[in-house]
Order: sequence, then C-alpha cells, then structure tokens
Amino acid sequence: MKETDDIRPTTSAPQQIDAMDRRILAALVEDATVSYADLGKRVGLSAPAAHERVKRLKRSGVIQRMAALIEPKAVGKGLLAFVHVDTRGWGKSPALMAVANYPEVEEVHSVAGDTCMLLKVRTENTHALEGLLAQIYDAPGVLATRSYVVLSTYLERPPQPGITASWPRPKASLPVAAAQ
Amino acid sequence: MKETDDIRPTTSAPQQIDAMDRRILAALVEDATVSYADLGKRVGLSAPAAHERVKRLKRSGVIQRMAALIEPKAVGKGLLAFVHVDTRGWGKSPALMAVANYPEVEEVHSVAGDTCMLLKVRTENTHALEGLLAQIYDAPGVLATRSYVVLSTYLERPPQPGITASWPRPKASLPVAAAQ
DNA sequence: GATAATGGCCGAATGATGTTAGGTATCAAT
DNA sequence: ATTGATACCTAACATCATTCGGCCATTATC
Repeated sequence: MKETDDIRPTTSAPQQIDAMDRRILAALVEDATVSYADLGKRVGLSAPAAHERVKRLKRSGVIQRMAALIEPKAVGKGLLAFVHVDTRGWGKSPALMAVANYPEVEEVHSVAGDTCMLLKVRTENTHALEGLLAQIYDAPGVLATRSYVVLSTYLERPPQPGITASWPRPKASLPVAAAQ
Repeated sequence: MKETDDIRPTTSAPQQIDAMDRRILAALVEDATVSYADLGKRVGLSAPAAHERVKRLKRSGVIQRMAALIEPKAVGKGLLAFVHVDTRGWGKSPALMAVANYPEVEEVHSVAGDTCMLLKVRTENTHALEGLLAQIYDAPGVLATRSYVVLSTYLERPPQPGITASWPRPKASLPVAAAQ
C-alpha cells in the first residue's frame, strides 16, 4: 500500500474527469478499502489500470485523502448544531477563527445572507455547546449567534461525485407568464 | 486487505473507547491509508494489535467506513449552500425527503429553531441550486426556504475523535452575580 | 497516406502488507 | 492459588499493491 510516487498537492486538477473516473470516485467514496482488483472489476478495468487512475486522481487533488468516518455518538459527540454568527465589521477575525482549533468544530464558512459566519459544531451535550458558544462570543466583533440544534439527521455523507444532468420541471409551480 | 471477519453493523458500541482507541481514530481520520505497521508505531502497538483494535472499532460501529474525500470543485460542485426549509405541519414528508436522492444533497437534518429542516447542498452553480430549490418547493407543505450561499470555507472536516475536556472561562464576559 | 509519438490498458512477476496462529503476561473472579 | 478472559507480542503465511514490459488505439507529424 506504499504510494511510492509523491502525492504532492499540485495545483488544482488541470485535466478533465471522465465517466470512468466518476465511477471510480463513486466506489471509493462509498468504500475506500476495496482492493484494486475489485475496484477494477467494478468499473471494468484491470487492477493496474484502476491503480493508475486512482494515483492520478490523488496527484491531481481530486481525491484529497482517505479518511475513516466515525460515529460521533461513539466518541461522545451526541449533539450536532449549526451556529450562525453575526459579526460587526468583517467577520473573519483571528479570534473567531481560533475556535477552529477545537475538535468540536467541524466546519467554518463565511456565508452570504443575514449572517456572516456559519459553524457546524458537534459537542457531547448542551453544556459543552454552551462552553463553545462562550468562546465564540468571546471573540471581538461578535454581535450575536443563532444556534440550530439538530434533532434528527436523515442524511449525512461526504461530497458525492455524481451530478444531476437536468433538473425536473416543477410540477406544482405557480403559473408564470412566458415560462419557456 | 480483505477483512475476513464480517463487519455486521451491530447495535451501537457497547464497550468503552479508551485513550488508545482515540489515538487510533485520530490517525485514521487523518489518513486511512496508513499501514497497520505504521499505525501501530504511531500509537505504540504492534501491527496485529493495531489491526485487532481497528477491527473491533469497525465491528462495534465506531468506525462506520473508510471513504475517499474528494474535492467538490473538481467534480463540478463549486457552490456550497445551506438551505433552511420552513414547512407547514411536520416537515418530514416523503416528498421532501426524496431530495436526498440527488447527489447534490449532502445533509438533511431536522432542527429546533424557527425552521424545520436544514439541508447542506453542493451544486455546480446558482442555476443548479435554483433547480434543486424548485424541487424542494415542489414538496407539499413547504412554506419557504432561506438559502445561505457559502462564500469561503475556512474549515471542513469529518467528525473528530477528540473532545475538549474543559472549556476556558470566557475572559470578556459580563459580570454575573454569584458566578462560581 | 504512412509513420512516429503519446496515452491508456493488460498480464505477469515481485515485493510489501494484511492476516492468522500460537504463546505470554496481566488482571479479575472463583 | 487457579481459572478465565483480555490484550499484547513474535513469527509465519496469504493476499494485495506495485512495477515492468508489451500491446493497441488515437493523434500529431512528415
């Protein structure tokens, strides 16, 4: 399993991803432990050919890395919440970005809309969430936060390689003049 | 790499996760392609011992699966957005849940707060987002949606095994009576 | 239109790694 | 003290990743 070729994170993918690459990606996103022989069989390639493709996808940065997906509840993170942070001025202050160092913080985005920053956090309970929120409030320029505590998660998965080619026409849309 | 032991998704983890398991999880979340020899070296175990631990973590469901993490932009998903969906009645209608079949939809949660459902979606552009929103609106009972389009992502990672033992006291908090 | 060059693939051989087996130490309960 | 269970180790084996050489298709060049 030693990747002798250096996987240096080169600049973003220059070449195009074809249908074969997409099938390989789909398989690896679902299960990254398949042998190259099985992977090749699934997509219609030999093991070395599949390996060569995967190596290229890694080198080009399309495959960032292989990761173990763990069950949050098992590691003491039963509470998931999305935190919207309203900030004065420009929200990306170093003090606010420092919360990314906590392992409870999984995502930090700046968003367009009525709020500046959006965090996805996972804590053991509401008490720990309060402790994290206190850290967020502690950052200068933070005006307010709104937390959306997740009650149930129906779907949660990493980025998928598939894309929807054409979106269905809405069937129950309001009549619009000149809707082509 | 063939896991001869069946990894049947048994009921949730019965036994406790110790510090060694946490270190193994931390290593595998970062890079699931390490050899068991390297993994053992990193956490202070032999290769078979590390393997045994990993096998147990998989069987107990702590490790759900190994997945390839791909760069969304490389597969034509440069636009990330969080969509809040307000619904009349109980939001979990089959028609709304059907949007989970689109590969653009990565997360579906029901949340507490002023909205009922929260989706994380990744599309190629705003036009595709519009097509997806049309599908959401098409579900009966959907009153309104609010979309937060991500401008920049500063952090995005899968669930981490680490937990913060004690949260720092906020340094700039308002004086509170009898704050112990 | 012939030919060289490139890219992608395959089959087979080799080396690294996953995996099993057997044995030892530690700890808890009998 | 003895038994049983658990977790670990070393060593051997089986499997797989990886490399190599050659083949075929396509494209560029003469």
